[in-house]
Amino acid sequence: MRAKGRRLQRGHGESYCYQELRRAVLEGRLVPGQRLVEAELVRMLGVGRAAVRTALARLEQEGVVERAPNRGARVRLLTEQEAVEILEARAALEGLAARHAAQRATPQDLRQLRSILREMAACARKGDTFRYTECNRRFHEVLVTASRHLTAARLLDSLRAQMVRYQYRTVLAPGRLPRSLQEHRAIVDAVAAKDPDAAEASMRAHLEAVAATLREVARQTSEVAIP
Amino acid sequence: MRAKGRRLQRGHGESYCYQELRRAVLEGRLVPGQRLVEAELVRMLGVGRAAVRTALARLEQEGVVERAPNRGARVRLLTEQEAVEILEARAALEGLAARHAAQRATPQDLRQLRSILREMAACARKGDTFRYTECNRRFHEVLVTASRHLTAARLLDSLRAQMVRYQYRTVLAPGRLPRSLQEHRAIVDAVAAKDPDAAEASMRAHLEAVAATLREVARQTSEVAIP
DNA sequence: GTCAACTTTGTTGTAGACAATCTTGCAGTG
DNA sequence: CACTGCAAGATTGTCTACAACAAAGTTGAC
Repeated sequence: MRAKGRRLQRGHGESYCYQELRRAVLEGRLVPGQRLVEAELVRMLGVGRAAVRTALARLEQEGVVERAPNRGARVRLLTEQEAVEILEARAALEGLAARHAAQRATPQDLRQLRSILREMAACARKGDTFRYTECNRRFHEVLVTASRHLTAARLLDSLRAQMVRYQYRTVLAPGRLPRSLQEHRAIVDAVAAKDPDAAEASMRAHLEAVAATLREVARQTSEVAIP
Repeated sequence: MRAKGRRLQRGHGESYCYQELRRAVLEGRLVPGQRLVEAELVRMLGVGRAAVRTALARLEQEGVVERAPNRGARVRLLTEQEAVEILEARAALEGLAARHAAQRATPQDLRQLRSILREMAACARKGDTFRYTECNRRFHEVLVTASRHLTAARLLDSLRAQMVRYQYRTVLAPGRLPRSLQEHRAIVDAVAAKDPDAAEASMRAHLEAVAATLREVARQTSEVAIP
């Protein structure tokens, strides 16, 4: 995240700034709770303050950052309760997406899903949780794309952007990984069988299992230490 | 929508502008497709251009307005396809809300819902579709509040803000009104019975019926004239 | 030593000006 | 008559400067 040498094209400073900040949050370069001082962002991104300002407003609307009048913006920090709520909302919306995917997925979509599934299985065998998480992200992305449901896609994109902090915690729960893999298999099978009801049901079951795990993990860690 | 006499409090110009514009769209004072010239809004709202600008950015993020670089903003105009998608997303999310409402609704919430239901029945008898629509809006609002699911509430709020144009069209379909009333009754009954599954199912059935009606209405009108 | 009021510093909110870009109307040409 | 190119006006994007505010630090009285 450095100032670029050449000038940006007029009219794109704001969206550049928006995307760059969003990525920075998603990739963990900006952590929840961190202050976002406008002047600093201006230096880092090499854009005007107006662009930074409106980008922050958009990110607030999306739920990625919080702003208080005269006190600036910071990366939003979720409570466990909110994280669970977001997972529930995701379950509802990705259920819808899975239903549509079952009706509209192309053979190529299915090939892609199966390919990711194989990679996930390999990661599960090796215990490579980091790469597994990455595959998981791609899996859901491909499936939502395959649904061709732009509204659901937009909402899910914003929901996932808010979840950075809890993204990695659930897979690490003991015994969760093989189950997760199985749940993903069930989803692909239902989509491949062009069975909308089964697709939605399996997706919801999957994300509700994740929510349940998160609840469990949260309960345990809160007894030991506050992260 | 006139310039206010007294000065606005510092730090609230932007959110004032955001809310005012949002209301204007929801109440139909700004119609889909209409251009939103910054200088004009500045005059109307009595705030600085920066405030207008960031407010427009937020509204774009919410899907209420569209902006193109160097070409300004206009109130977003949905295609029927997008309207149907939004209703599908609403069905998924309000289904979730209904499920939670069945578990968390207080006696007062239920009294409010039943009161609205009675008013709706009266409107249906008299054929007062305008007031029926207003009751319908309140019904869904109360139910979402009763669910105590902030994430779903936020998402639904933004979805409803995008639907202005199609809000009134579905109730006007012949024979739809009595069915709509019955569907709402079923939802309240399920919530009152504290049956989450039934609550979710009846809400989804309701909104999917609305989506189906919209599809039907859209098909018919598109054969006659483009609205 | 403690607390309150004041000052300082860092940061945000707002206004105004200017330049880049788009749009529109018009003239000229094939 | 249709079409292209140009000029004027309108509108947006960006920059700079300054005022208002919050938080932290400092002084002074008790």
